[in-house]
Amino acid sequence: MNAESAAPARRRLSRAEAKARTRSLLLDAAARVFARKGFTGASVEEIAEAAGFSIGALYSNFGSKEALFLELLADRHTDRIAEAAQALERHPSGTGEAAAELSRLLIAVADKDTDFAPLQAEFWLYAVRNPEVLDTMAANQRAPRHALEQVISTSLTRHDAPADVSAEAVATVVAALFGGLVRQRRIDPASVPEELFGDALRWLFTGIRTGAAAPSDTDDTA
Amino acid sequence: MNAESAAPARRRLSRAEAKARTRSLLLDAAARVFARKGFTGASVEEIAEAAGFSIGALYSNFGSKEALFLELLADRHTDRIAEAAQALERHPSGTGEAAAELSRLLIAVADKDTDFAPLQAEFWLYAVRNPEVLDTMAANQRAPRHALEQVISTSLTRHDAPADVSAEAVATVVAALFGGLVRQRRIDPASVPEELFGDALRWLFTGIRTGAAAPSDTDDTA
DNA sequence: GCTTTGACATAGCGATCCCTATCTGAATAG
DNA sequence: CTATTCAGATAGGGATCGCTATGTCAAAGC
Repeated sequence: MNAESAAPARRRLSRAEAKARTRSLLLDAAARVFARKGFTGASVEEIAEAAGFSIGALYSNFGSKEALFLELLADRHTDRIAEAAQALERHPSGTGEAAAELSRLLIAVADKDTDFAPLQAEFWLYAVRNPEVLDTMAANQRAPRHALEQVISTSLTRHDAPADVSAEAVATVVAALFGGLVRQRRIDPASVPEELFGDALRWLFTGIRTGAAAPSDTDDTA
Repeated sequence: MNAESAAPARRRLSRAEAKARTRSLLLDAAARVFARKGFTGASVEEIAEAAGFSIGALYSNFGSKEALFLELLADRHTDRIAEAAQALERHPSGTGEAAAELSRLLIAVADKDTDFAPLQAEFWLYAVRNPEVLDTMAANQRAPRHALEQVISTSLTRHDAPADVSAEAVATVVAALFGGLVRQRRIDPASVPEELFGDALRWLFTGIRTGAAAPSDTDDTA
């Protein structure tokens, strides 16, 4: 039984390990508190207490309240769009099953992960009000958006979509629709039923396949 | 030259008129400051000063900072969706001109009225965190959404859309897409070019017209 | 024209905020 | 075992906050 070489199994935590754990717990707590109270509304005392530590522990790990928030914004941007891309890849059929699964994902995000959308809104507001982090936000979107774009790209070519439809544009539309519907469901759940996102995606992709991008020519593919 | 009978032209303001004017100026200033600093981040002193009055004037017109914010949320909800519906009604052609006009509206809202989206986000966050105003928010959406729904409904029937496609669902999708794209353009303008919203609407409506709603049967249409 | 009213200004109170200076005790080094 | 280091706890300072008590002066009532 190997017990000490590779895995840091159950040993008493070393100094560095304990500090890393504290840091991580503080970040988790900060995500919750920032989501529920907002950046300015959340107090560092509340965050530290929610993590089970003192204010001193927080300032021993982060330079300021703003630095803590920016760290969250920079590398805890677990974009649900990436999960959407994965869900799409699991269902290669393209239209039927995939749309239903994405609908389910949207409902789960809106109803279960209640902290996600508010925290995302806080990030967005902070970025709009502090343009120096706009690039950070755009960079965080890049990876998940690229994954979604890839899935959409293969789907478009497989269905002989018109060549002038860019996968990037479609990915932007899908992501914007996702976020917009999640927010709307929090305000009026009845207006965003379970299948709405899937229906919208089906409408969107059949419309693209039919070729409705260029208003000038009226083609009719083979 | 008529000067005094009907229009309250330039006369010295009566007590009630002056108070109403002060109230209105305070609300305008509050909208700007709340949009730029957030609800908790904005101070009543800053709002009063932005309106050209003192703190006392603010508390003489509103019971508290929260009451001022709630008044904004309740009846200054000038939803841009209503303008979208009007734009759609002006262009009865249904697909071509209307989509382009809506694209222009989206760009104008995102780039020119820079306070609109942040204030809307503040309203949404406040409603999510204070469920007692969720109904107020839903009620504010009702009127503009209904207008959009009407326009969409006539468009659907005129184009012989499948009967199982509800105008309400389409209106929700269009509104969510609008809000999502406005936000995305603030983060990365290049990802939301001028025509994207119009393109998406064309895709959406041609997809609906083609009839892609029924989810149950194995697809692969004709 | 005098009195009353009320819109708005001013000053300040209590609470809370972010942050820092200082201390403590356990993990490391020798 | 002793000395050192440092993660984390504690206490408090300086600033700002929302809000109120009080004052002032012009419009409204007689």
